[in-house]
Amino acid sequence: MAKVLTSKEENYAQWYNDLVLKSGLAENSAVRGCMVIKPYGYAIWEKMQEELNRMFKATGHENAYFPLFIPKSFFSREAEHVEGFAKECAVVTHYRLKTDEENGGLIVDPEAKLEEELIVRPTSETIIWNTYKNWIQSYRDLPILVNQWANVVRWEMRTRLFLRTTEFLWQEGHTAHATKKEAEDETMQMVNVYADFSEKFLGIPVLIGNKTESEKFAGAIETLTIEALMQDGKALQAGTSHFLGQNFAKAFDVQFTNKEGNLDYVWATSWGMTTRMIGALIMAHSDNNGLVLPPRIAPIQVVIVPIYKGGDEFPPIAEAANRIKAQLTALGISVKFDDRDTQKPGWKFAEYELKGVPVRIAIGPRDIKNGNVELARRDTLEKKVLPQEGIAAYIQDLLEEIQENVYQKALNFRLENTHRVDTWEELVEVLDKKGGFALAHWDGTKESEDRIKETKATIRCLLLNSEQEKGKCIVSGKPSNQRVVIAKAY
RNA sequence: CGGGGUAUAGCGCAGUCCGGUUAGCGCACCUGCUUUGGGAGCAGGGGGUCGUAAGUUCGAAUCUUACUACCCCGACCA
Repeated sequence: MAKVLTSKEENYAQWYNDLVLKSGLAENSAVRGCMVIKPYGYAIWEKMQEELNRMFKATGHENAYFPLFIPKSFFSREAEHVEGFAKECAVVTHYRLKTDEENGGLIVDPEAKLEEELIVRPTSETIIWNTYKNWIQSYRDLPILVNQWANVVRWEMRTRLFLRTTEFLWQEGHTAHATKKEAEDETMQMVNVYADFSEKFLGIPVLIGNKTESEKFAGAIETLTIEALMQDGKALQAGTSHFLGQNFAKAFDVQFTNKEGNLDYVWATSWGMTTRMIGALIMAHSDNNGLVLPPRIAPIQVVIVPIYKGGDEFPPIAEAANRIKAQLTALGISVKFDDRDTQKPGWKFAEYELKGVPVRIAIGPRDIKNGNVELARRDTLEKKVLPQEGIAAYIQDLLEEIQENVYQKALNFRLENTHRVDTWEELVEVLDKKGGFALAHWDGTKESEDRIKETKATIRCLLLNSEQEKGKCIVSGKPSNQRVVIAKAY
């Protein structure tokens, strides 16, 4: 078989890029740092949206939509927020083009300069809090539990398909609460929603924890994160949930009258998850044959490939295929019967492996004669010949088994690549040779954190619910009560 | 913004050092026949302002100059 993909072991970055392009998920666009998400990639995003919406609604949230443009003045209201985003903003300065009289072509009409520049949103806290000001007067108006599906733009220096593109798609939740406790609970609830989504739906195990002061969101009091481990040993921040305190309420003067009749500022949270998760999905599970999609996220769960020579062999195969397809569809399983005669079976096998379809059924004359099908599973690449009788129920169970197996495999990988380190030398060795998560004591100071950053690794998070353990900071030797997670990251 | 590199068919590249027929190869595409249980074989075919502009020359993909675009490394980051 012709080699289609770069080997993962040979060059991980190249393998990843190849995989995204050749599996038909996305491609680079003509616009710097942006990507085109192709139908197959978008179908995966839609599955994610569907599941996240279900989870958001189950926790009382509603969807809404706010403008793409943010007046510059809104943006500068929260000091840390500006600081964090100012360097990567796309700015609209004019609203009209005109014909260039001298050289032809189009130029920006200098007459059409905006009074106040508009920022293309890199995140929506400011425009949303400016709006919430009008929505909130009393504790009876609270809480506001709103989520938005949108695109945002961050003018990053360097980009990578799905992991960091100039424009990306995401959801951002923005909630307003009457009490600090309620907002803190919300922050915690949503990071747990993300962890559940990632583990149960995408099959990607995650660590949940707090970001350090220097790594948290610009404008947040506290940032909770889920951190996943990729197959090359690097960490990926997969979702964040921020407790914003009263920072944005104060910046946008959002006060309400509480039950006691006193004026108080509103408490806020925000939380987001992006198309980066498609990158996470790829880097967590795929192999050298292509994507391996957990069944719950797979746009196509089962593909049926017919094998036949002459035209006479096809009808009975099609009849069996359509019967099995109907049985599977009745069980809520998404099936594609690929009856194109423009591609050969071997080509189709390779193609659907590349696309990560969890289960493949092949039906040929041999199977028709014996009442069988050939069943292949993507995660283990095992093939079995099974009777057509009862195949739908068998596949239903198999999909569950694949979902669990894909998750277990990723979990085992993370366990094997999580190392407790007690000295600086051990940390450096783990980061250089093994990769993965290093668990180490840290004294909590910025100085020690900066020293760790010199290794190109960062403190990914301070684990929630981690056991208290006395130890010494690997940098300073000062006492510490808890290990933190250190890793190189995307 | 700093350092390095590239630009030739839809994609990936050779040719450039040392100028000289009609610019070539692989993949992809089209046609025909044979094939079809792991990305088929053979035969034929289509597709190029060689990044842009100027210069040197009898002659430029090749030499010179300027420009433009893109890629990689660093700072930034979901």
